[in-house]
Amino acid sequence: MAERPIGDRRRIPEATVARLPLYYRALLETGEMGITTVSSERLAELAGVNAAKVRKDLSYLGSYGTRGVGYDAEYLLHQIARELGLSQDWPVVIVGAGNLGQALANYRGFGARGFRVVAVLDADPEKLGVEVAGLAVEAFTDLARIIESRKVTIGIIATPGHAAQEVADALVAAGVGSILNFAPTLITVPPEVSMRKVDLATELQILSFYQLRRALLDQPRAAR
Amino acid sequence: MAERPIGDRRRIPEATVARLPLYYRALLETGEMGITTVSSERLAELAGVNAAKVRKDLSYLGSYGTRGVGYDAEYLLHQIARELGLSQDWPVVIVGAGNLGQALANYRGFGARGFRVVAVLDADPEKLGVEVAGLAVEAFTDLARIIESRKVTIGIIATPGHAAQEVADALVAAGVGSILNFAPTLITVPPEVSMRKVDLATELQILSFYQLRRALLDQPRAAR
DNA sequence: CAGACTTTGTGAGTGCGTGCACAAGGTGGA
DNA sequence: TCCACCTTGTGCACGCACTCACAAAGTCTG
Ligand SMILES: NC(=O)c1ccc[n+]([C@@H]2O[C@H](COP(=O)([O-])OP(=O)(O)OC[C@H]3O[C@@H](n4cnc5c(N)ncnc54)[C@H](O)[C@@H]3O)[C@@H](O)[C@H]2O)c1
Ligand SMILES: NC(=O)c1ccc[n+]([C@@H]2O[C@H](COP(=O)([O-])OP(=O)(O)OC[C@H]3O[C@@H](n4cnc5c(N)ncnc54)[C@H](O)[C@@H]3O)[C@@H](O)[C@H]2O)c1
Repeated sequence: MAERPIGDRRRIPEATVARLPLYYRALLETGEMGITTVSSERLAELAGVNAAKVRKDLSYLGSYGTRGVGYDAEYLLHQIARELGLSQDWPVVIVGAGNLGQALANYRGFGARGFRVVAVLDADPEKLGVEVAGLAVEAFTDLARIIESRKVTIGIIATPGHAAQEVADALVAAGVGSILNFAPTLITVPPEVSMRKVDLATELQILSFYQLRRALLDQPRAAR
Repeated sequence: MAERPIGDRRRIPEATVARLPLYYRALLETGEMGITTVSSERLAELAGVNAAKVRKDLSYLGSYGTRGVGYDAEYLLHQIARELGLSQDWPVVIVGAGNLGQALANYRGFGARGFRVVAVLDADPEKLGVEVAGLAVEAFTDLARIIESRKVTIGIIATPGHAAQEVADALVAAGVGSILNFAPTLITVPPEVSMRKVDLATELQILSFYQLRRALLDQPRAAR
């Protein structure tokens, strides 16, 4: 049951990485219920996936289960946290103190894992100094200084779309390695920077696609 | 160049459906610049994908391009809109008038396409009547009535996680066919209902995974 | 009108992710 | 100690999606 070192092991598929947070959350919840051992079957149910997938996913982390018994919940939790880097502290900046930026700054779910909002920035002078979630909004022009001095690794873009690329460039130039983009715009970053996007409009349009399909199946004559 | 009817045609892959909104947005932007014809190469650049993928994606909608020329931007826009159901009006309810719910309600990007927030609901009596984005917050207990009378087809869940399943059940029971869930919880819905989730914590954890990997590559001795 | 040129539409090969099914391995009871 | 039972870990087959590469089909020029 030795811990494998992180890094030098067979590559973890992207799809698996995306599911690890689900398992992590599920384990946290069972942990609160005093459960000590969990089977792949149970974990699958909690995470809403297939049991074989759970086992295969976890096997990428190492052999942390016991045949005939299952996985030790706490130990597995620890391993997943270690793999995802949740045992570390990740300082985050939010750029754009509008509707969304403020909501994000106030979001409690952040601190739970190691993510900590250390600054909220805005380019609008009117917003400067406004208090958001216990932080005073700072000037976008101070980005580089703030990122360096507070060792920020993750940047969240919550500005209008037309400013997103500019903000992304500034974040990258300042040394941020990961960007989460909420603006509905394509932004490009160098390959060594991770970028993910959350796109509300796209999500809704995907939903309406399938909604339309169903409507057409029910009454094929309604729309053309 | 006849329009194919929607519905009875070869199935559109899910991955393609997820990209159609990108093309749509890209076309909207070129449209503003007075461009009339667009090549798959150009569209690919705008959407940040591979040109062959663009052509294959668009070919699922029908043969709307002209060899040697490209695609008529306006016509293509129209076809994608039709396919995604954007030519229709989609009434939306937001359940949960907290930080996130209010930010979403205030989001302008909604109306642009056919999505229209017609109600914001909350279970907390304190929130009742509070004005959010020009709408008075209504009681969660009125959900069924509101959904039926306003022909709501899409529900957005912006409540705490512990209420999410209950809200989802209520939405489904009231006849909503599509759900977008922002709560960090697994919710289950019947197969005939579409459900998508936006999970901030997961996104950050995926980012920190890769961030950690890179940090380890740079200085393998730092963490174990 | 012919031929060069451009760009679409798609066949085919490849790789990744999924899920089945089962051997391997561990537990507990007799 | 042996055996019945349980659950993991994984080999394997399948399917979806991505990309390349090219024939088909249209435009433009001389
Ligand atoms: N509000 C939502 O629920 C929601 C949902 C999904 C996506 N979005 C997207 O998120 C982004 C923000 O939305 P919002 O509703 O908060 O908009 P908003 O207009 O309320 O806020 C944008 C903020 O960004 C600031 N800003 C503009 N340019 C900047 C720059 N160069 N550097 C730093 N700050 C700058 C503005 O001063 C403003 O405070 C938009 O791109 C929007 O499309 C919003
Ligand atoms: N704030 C963010 O930026 C953010 C980001 C990502 C995800 N989320 C998630 O979105 C959800 C909402 O976040 P928030 O920050 O707005 O929380 P919040 O506490 O500010 O708002 C939640 C609202 O839901 C209402 N509510 C509770 N139970 C309800 C029920 N059964 N029916 C109707 N309404 C009910 C509450 O009265 C409250 O007004 C949470 O699950 C959170 O994890 C929030």
